[in-house]
Amino acid sequence: MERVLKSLNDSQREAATTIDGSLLILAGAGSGKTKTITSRLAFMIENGIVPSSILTLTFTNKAAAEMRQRAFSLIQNRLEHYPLLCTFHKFGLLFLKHYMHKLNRDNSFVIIDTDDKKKIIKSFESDLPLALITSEISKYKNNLIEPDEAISSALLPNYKQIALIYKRYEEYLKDNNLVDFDDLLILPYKILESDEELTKEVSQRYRFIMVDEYQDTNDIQFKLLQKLASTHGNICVVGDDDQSIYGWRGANIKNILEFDKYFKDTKIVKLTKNYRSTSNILKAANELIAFNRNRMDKKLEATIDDGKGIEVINSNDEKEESYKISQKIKELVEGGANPNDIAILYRINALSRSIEDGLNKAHIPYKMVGGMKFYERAEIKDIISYLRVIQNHQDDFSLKRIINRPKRGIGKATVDKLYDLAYQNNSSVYTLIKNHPELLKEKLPKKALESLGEFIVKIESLSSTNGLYTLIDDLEDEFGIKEYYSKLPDSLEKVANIDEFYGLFRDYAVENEDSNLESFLNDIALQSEQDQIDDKNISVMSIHASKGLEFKYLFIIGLEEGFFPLLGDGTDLEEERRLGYVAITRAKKELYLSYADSRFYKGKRSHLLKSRFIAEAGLGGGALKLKTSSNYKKGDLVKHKIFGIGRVINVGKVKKDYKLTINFGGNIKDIISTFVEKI
DNA sequence: TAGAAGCAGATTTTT
DNA sequence: TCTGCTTCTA
Repeated sequence: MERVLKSLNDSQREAATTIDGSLLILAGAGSGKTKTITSRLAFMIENGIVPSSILTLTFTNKAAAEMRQRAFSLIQNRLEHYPLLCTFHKFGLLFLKHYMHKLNRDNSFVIIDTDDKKKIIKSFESDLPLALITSEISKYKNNLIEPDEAISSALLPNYKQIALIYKRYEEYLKDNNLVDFDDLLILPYKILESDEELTKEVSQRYRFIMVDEYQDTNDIQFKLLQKLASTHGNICVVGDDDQSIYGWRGANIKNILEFDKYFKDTKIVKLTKNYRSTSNILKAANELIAFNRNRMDKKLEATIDDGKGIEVINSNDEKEESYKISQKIKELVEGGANPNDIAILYRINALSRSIEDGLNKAHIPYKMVGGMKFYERAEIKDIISYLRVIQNHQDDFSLKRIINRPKRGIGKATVDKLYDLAYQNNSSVYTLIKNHPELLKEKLPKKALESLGEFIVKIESLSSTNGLYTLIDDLEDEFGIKEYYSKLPDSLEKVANIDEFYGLFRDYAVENEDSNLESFLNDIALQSEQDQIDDKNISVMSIHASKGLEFKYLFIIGLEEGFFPLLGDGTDLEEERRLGYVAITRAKKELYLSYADSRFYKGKRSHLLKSRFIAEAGLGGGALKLKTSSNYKKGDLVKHKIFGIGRVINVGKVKKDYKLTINFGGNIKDIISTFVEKI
């Protein structure tokens, strides 16, 4: 037992050994979070808890894999059953495979990605902006508002239209037996919500629940957790409210700020010792984040000494910026730094171009993390679409993508007519061509019809192939996808991608001998980008993509008002600041903050001001002054945006502001005075 | 039907 | 500036 816990500090140990009831582990950046939860998992198992009764949920496959590896290396005994450790979405998938019938749907559904979702909605041809429609639909879905309800409650004509599209979209998914990412969480919740017995059963199956990155959970995830924990309340969540950076995607920071309100008698353990960064870096991070009001009171403590000071780099424009940074990187590498320990971060992807130019000019090799994902590439999606159609002939959506790719003489006009006819005959497109070609005879060009017939014959023959392994070769033989791409621009890269995919497919077929095409398709749908194995180069990525990573030498670029913080309607300045905090706390040894006086963006050059975050982090003058609000005294009634109305029970000082201890109906919180209103 | 030219629109994105 | 989509023409 001691072996599992021996390298933990006191609070980590407390967190790892508190097993029953609800536990909130507030794990600051670099505070040994993963170590703590993996130790906790190992501790539970060593203590005789049946592993399969433990459910650990993460957000990424990568985190799940890392945790699994680390937890199991701590456990010496061979296990008979394993704990379930997976992403929220994978859990939803597993659940739906078992219980989809409760919604009168077949469990052979296929998962579509965001891109597919947009394409489907786009095909409904609304003149409203696509981004608005998709985000509103997502909101409806996540708030569990049914299409009919949305339609009847929509007041503005535009919203009525969106609600109607929402209805069509949901019908489309059902008809084609598709589920989107949201559904993987929403449908399980709906099933549990309507079936108390099942909820009990499932809750009893997972008697111990752990959730990683809890600050990023959304409302549905929270509700799902409530259901899962409903019979025992053994739920341990780990997170850091200061690192909540996915609010724009529906993550609700209240989930963590108010965890103790929903789960009774919560024990809170704070991990505040930082083992990652120099104290100079931590100081900047702490000072910056202290400007936020909606946060739990805590402060990271350094365990490493000062280190080098933080360097602020100013340039005239992005060209100079990328030049200066490239030179700095050269110096670092010449001084012995490993390029793998160096990273450049930015707030928006558009800034990557100038920095890439600079690195290329300086002949510094780099790797882009994020960017275009492997499975999102056109050539890969084409192959996936073929596989989907082979798997599910009713999938009109995937069929549309490949019906004329490689080109087989079926133009847009033909496709439109074909889909119309299918709609009129209440049939899927595939079935229509296969079983009722007579209905098409007079409507479609002869050549197209012939071509469609051949297409169907080929798909039919592939559908009857036994065994996964040979399928991919047969597919290439029949349709020549690789060959087609080898004649298009950028063929080298595309063919390489196709080869990689074929390789992945064959590996899967070998490793999962009794598996089938359906499970292959679902597995890859939930796969995020493979981390490139590339240890030699420096990294370039968005701040979002950097979460959970650390680098000895870190450059944050584009620190200008409007770029970072990104300003516009809907900006959440506190979330921007948390992004700044996440970015800074990625750095271990040396941190460079860069801003330019002007930048070329969206077709024009604009003059820019230095980001307020530089000053707020205590680096150079010009900090925006906090408004020192009216004085507070004990007993004042105040109102807080999140916590509501409360009474001041103590007044303390933090720097230039007052720290108020406020009682919000029994819930006692420390709040900075500027962020509450006197009433 | 397929390629060429013209035109709007452009945050972050674990699944 | 660059990309991805629509419109135009052979």
